[in-house]
Amino acid sequence: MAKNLKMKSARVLNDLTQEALADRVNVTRQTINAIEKGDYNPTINLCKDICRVLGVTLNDLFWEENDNE
Amino acid sequence: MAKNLKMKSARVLNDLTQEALADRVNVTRQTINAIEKGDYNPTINLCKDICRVLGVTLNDLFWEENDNE
DNA sequence: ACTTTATGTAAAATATAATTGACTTATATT
DNA sequence: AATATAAGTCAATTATATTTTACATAAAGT
Repeated sequence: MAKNLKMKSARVLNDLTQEALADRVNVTRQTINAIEKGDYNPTINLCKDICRVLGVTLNDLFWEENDNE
Repeated sequence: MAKNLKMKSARVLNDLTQEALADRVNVTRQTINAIEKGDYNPTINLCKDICRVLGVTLNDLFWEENDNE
């Protein structure tokens, strides 16, 4: 799995640290770090929570048109 | 959590039974049933697999503009 | 140099997604 | 009425997402 740079970019754009984002969506900093690192398969509800906090949609952060996994 | 009627609708439109869809994304029929029923929190990779098989995007099936959980 | 803040990473424990096996109901077909 | 297919549900187990605790590194500020 590839890094989620779109998520990192959206987080930085919102001026949030990994820890601050983690607090907002009620997970640990390590979970956010792992998701951005890309070697994780988070639940859809967590993805949705993250998107809402960052003001984007699921497609913006987690959908790739050409995705071979 | 509410039923995922959009997913059920997209599945029917593709002429797939719960079991057929389950086979295509390598999970059990019960998992598909539970997701459609709504009392589940599937992983993002499974959601993406389902979307690809049904020819839709994450936003189409799993994103609601006004979602209070 | 020292401290602080943000990030990266890892091993062990806990919570929960997903499986397995089984039973039920509904609908359609013969 | 009897059979077959699809769907709904449940209890117990297994796989894995997430937590907890901990240590390491880099950059920035004092």
